[in-house]
Amino acid sequence: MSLQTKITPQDSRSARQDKRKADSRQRLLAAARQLFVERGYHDTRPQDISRLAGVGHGTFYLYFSDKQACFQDFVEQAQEEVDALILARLATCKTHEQRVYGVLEVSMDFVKENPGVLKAAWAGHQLMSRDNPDGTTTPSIVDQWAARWAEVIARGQKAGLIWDDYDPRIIGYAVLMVTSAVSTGDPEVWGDREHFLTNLTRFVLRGLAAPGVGNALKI
Amino acid sequence: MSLQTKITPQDSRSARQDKRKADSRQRLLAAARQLFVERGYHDTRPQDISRLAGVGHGTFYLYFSDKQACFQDFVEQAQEEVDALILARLATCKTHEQRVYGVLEVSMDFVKENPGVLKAAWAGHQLMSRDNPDGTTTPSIVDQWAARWAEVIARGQKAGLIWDDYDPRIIGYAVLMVTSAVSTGDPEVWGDREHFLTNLTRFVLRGLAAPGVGNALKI
DNA sequence: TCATATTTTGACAAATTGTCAACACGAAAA
DNA sequence: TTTTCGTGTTGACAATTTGTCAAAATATGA
Repeated sequence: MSLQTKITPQDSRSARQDKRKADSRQRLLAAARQLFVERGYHDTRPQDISRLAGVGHGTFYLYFSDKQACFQDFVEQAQEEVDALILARLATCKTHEQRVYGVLEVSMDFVKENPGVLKAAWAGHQLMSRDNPDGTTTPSIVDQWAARWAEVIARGQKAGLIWDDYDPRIIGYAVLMVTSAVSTGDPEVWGDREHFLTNLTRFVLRGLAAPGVGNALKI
Repeated sequence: MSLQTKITPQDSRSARQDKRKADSRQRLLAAARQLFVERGYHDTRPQDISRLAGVGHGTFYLYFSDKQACFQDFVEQAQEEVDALILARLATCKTHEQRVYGVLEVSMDFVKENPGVLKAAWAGHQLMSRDNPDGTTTPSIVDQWAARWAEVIARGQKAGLIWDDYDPRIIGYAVLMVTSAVSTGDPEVWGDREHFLTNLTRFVLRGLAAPGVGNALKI
């Protein structure tokens, strides 16, 4: 991600090679992403990915232990991309309304810009989840998102803005599910963007808002 | 499903054979279900399914055009099972509260009784969806569920019980997403069943209830 | 230019998936 | 009883997909 202008002679060897190496990986990942989205997991062969990436077939297995690992890396990359966008947006939000609307908006824009990517990533995350060599299962970014919502909710409760009879973990997960509607549904079907986002935001906020608080919705 | 006691000589041939045929299919489907859930889609080979079902390898391909089709049939079967349970339950419900709580409860019981089945079915539905030979894509049962919620919501709006600024289609989908939290999450994690169901029900009802209506929640 | 280290490659091996000619079995006809 | 016929089953085999690795290509520093 950073431009490499001048490098010391000492580093030049590994630096250039690392860049080349990283390049191959990125090209493969980009190709994989395109094909997984276009044709689905099954109709995408490691061969196809390699060819589209412009590298030899064997190179694929230098960067991914197998096809499944490649898919998981694709999912991870897509999720991290959205994650970065969401975090950036959340940093600018003051109210719960802004937070909910912001997350939905960012997700929707991403879906428009990258059709099918989030849908595949979301579905794949569940179907493909795999245990680590050490026996543990990596907590998915989905769980992380749910946990973040849980925190937001817990803070809202302390401030008296959110019903205090909620278990933040559970409701955090519920909010996540609603927001993920944007990712899994077909954007063409939902019609007007503003209409869709407003509806979902209202639903979530009304579900959260403690008595007397909810009337202030200004959407 | 129906007992065959006496059959006319005329029917006897095809009747017995049909039963045998249906048996093979059911055995395969049951085996597939067990293995897909236990090991996941990838680590389940058509061979394994056939062996567990106690039929020859070739028989598998008599009933499923390929492995993917077998998985889709598994998904369909699981969804139809839950669907029947949910419909039966809904028929007994008078209030929205009962409906929401009922659907959640039925789903949760099913998940406890059939660990992993709904999770696999839900994820698979999205990842594996395939176009029909005739070009159309079969509307998934998930869409049907969303549509049912939409109807419920529309009726609630007419009765003045639900916010009338909602688009029923969108909020129907949102409610569906929340209820599907039961299917996708790990039941062990949620802890107390009552606690979990009550939280989700409250969230949904508070999100739906028109002003002045929501205070009557008696959960 | 040479010696060394790193990355790439595609022919090959392994595994999985899918096909089909031969077979098994019950029912009706000869 | 024996033969014929239709249906369902089977596993050896073929096709495809997945994964490996010794050899080759490329880069680096002396």
